[in-house]
Amino acid sequence: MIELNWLYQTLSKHMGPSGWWPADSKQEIIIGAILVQNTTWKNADLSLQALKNKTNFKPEKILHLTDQELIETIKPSGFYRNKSRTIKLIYQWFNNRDWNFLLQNGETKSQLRKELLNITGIGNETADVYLVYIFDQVEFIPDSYTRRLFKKLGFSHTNRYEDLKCHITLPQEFTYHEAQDFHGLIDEFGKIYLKNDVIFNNSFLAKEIQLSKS
DNA sequence: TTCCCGGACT
DNA sequence: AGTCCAGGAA
Repeated sequence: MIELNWLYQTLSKHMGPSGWWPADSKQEIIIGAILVQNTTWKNADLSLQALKNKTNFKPEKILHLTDQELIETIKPSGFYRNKSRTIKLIYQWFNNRDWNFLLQNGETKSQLRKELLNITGIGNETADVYLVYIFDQVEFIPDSYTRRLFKKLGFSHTNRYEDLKCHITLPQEFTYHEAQDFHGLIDEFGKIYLKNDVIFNNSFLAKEIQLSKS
């Protein structure tokens, strides 16, 4: 079976640091992670830049937008009714925490995750993205690209998000920087090489796997 | 399972 | 016209 350390090193060797999540601020990541739900990054970025121009992601500006204004601004990325509501909710939630991106007074990582999941519009994947890229925690993010890749690598339980998450733990020695980079590398790999079997079978990763078996 | 939703690509 | 895309809720 493929070792996660080997997978990370191999992806890193061939693609270099992923530089994920690309953003100028954590506020931009918070909003971007909502806007990109079930859409392409291209469309999410249209909404993200429009909202940045209008508010620079400042809490007082975002929270004072009317629902109609917010909806009009983020329209290109779709699901604008749901996403505009979630943006308001998550900004209120971070306001209550004083925009402190740390675990507070003895709260555990899993308590924080549950609290995030209680916010309408924040599901498994977005909660884990926040843990890794906002709160600097070490978490595995088995999104659709990750599950497709792991299926090809011979892992089981790859059909559903929580299913794979239960069966995979990142190596103990992983830092949060590596957890961030690992997820970024997998998604960059997925965009390029998981389009179909032929492309994957000709990828550097498929070749490295063959080499490692011989 | 179905609905939420726009844009790019086929 | 049909499909896909860094999902989530009911």
